Amino acid sequence: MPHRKPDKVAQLQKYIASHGLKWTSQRSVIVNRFFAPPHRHYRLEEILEKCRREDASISYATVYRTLIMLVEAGMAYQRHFGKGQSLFEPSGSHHHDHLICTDCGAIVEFENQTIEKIQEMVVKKHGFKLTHHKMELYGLCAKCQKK
Amino acid sequence: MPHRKPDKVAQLQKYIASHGLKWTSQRSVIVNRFFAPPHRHYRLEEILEKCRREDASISYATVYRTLIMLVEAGMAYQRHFGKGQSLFEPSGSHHHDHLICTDCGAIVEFENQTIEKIQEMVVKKHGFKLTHHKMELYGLCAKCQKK
DNA sequence: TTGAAATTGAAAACCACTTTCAAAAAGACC
DNA sequence: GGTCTTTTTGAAAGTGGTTTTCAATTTCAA
Repeated sequence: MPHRKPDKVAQLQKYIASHGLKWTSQRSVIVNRFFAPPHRHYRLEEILEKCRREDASISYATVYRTLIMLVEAGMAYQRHFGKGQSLFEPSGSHHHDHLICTDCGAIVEFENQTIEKIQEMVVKKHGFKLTHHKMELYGLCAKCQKK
Repeated sequence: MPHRKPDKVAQLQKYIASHGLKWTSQRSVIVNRFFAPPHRHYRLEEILEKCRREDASISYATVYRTLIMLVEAGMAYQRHFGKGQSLFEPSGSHHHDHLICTDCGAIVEFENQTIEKIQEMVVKKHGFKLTHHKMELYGLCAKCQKK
């Protein structure tokens, strides 16, 4: 059984109620899929495919709109990797950055406190107020180096 | 007078010759514009506009193809910012990262040796071989904070 | 000068979204 | 329960930046 899924669903229902929106069966399917472990980065198409296994009539547009709603509710992040590809990930998981294999596309998450601190310094130095950041390291993973 | 422009042009001509490609007047215009100081990030449209002041018949497609060729020759980087927007910048300039204002779009370059070192450690730890990386800090610049 | 091969400009195709719109569903109020 | 207003939905069209196609043009080695 998923751990945090119920909380997330409840949280979203609260958001929906307080914004005059409506809870629908499609949203239920999408949100449950999205927050089901393992927490990961999903392309919209991946989520769509998962959802359609449960309800074949769910459309791309609905998944799209639901994910945007999650982002607006602060319950998901939308990241743009490379050429206009969007990945969505549940928020609330600890902050992390990404290490991406340019050959096989594998994504490894990592976290480094020192980098976070240095970022703060850089931002302060230039008078910015940081809202978010993106750090991606690209290279060949161990497997692909052997090939 | 531009400093490195001549070297760059010569370097590209060598690349072109050794790959069975051809040197054309369009490529000359585009490459000279691209490598003329100040070195910066250019959207394709910006370069196109510059080039057309010199040769009004140059097409988007040609600029596009020439920039891709520069990237393949290792003489330019293509960066994808946000939603599928590409910026090109001459390679060989010192490495730097970007600080981007989410309101006015201003881009500030910065450089930090410590971050570079930590990246190396992270990559090594995960068995990757680093090819390149992207680090972007997003926030409000001083001006936009006041508004 | 010639001719095979690369390049060009214009336009069409692509792709990942994003929006539109008429029909269907939700849910507040009888 | 019904009723009615508002939101949501799926399908399809629209967007915007990029990428490819194709016939005509240009390059450059022979």
